[in-house]
Amino acid sequence: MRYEELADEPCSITRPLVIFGDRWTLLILKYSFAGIRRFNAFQNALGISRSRLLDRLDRLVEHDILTKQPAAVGAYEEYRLTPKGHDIYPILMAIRDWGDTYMAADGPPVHYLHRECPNAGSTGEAHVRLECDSCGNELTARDITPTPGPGLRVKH
Amino acid sequence: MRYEELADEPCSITRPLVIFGDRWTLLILKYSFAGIRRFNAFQNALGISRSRLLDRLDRLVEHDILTKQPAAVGAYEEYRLTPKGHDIYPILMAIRDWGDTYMAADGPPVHYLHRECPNAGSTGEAHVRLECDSCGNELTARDITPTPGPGLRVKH
DNA sequence: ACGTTCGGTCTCATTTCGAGACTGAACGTT
DNA sequence: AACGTTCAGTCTCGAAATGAGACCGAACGT
Repeated sequence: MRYEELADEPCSITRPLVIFGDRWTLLILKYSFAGIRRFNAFQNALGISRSRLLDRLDRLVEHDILTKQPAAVGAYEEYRLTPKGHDIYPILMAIRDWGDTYMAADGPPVHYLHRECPNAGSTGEAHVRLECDSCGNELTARDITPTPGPGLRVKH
Repeated sequence: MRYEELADEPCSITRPLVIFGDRWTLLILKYSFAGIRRFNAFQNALGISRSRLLDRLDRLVEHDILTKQPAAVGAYEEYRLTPKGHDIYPILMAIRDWGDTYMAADGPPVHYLHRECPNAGSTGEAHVRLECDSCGNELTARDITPTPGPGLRVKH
């Protein structure tokens, strides 16, 4: 099976992965969140080949995760996150939480601080929490029962 | 740059992605969470080629995300999630939240219900929330300031 | 006129991949 | 014992994806 055929799967884990589940795309987005906007800047930061980078940026633009616009000043293009792209941040933070737990023997390389935390001198850090939207308890995989939803019954 | 060289980056987003950031590994783990344990079962569920599947399973076992053991009954092997692997679940749920929001025009294909939710007839659903561990407020990328941590200062 | 920077294109050797046949071990049935 | 089945795992081969880096034209400053 070709990987792209998975795009039709009725699964909200699979479908996003067809867009950004390859080896480079989430890293490109990581740099987008870090403020990188220009083609050459991505290429220098990542070491990805130019044609590969262009493929990936084009795909992200096509899916409205990034926009491509001429810069306000200067003669170059800018790739910037859309609101849809902005909402990918929790995915990166979930990966980071796992990485800090299991792959950071020397401690976290980067702290992600809550800039204007009202508590205790702004020492709060951002973490992802899986919780129930009704009772608010923290959940793990064992607490969850998958159940068919409306998107599963639709024929295409 | 070869992709695997990124494993040395002092970044807790990059390092996990070198393990499971390719086109198949997170999908394999999705089926692990769904209860799939056997080689042929993964292959049938995913349509991945056998040699590719073996590569990916071997890598997950090598990184202690899955274990490989003979089944209690029957003459076959079982690949099962370790606690370390179990903690990947929030990453999949973060992807799913985004997929349900932006790629599920017909509604979510699957509901992930809180099985024993104390509220209102167990209608609670699992969602990922990015929050401050100090004040508890929900955060977005704009609220966060990345700051160097201990893992960045270590020489290798 | 000239050099620089920019995003983008092109070519080519290497690597990765999908498809599917094949292997050998374990087991059940007759 | 002979046979078929199921199992994970291996092998080969053609196709696709990738990395490296040269190359291009447009825009800009001097």
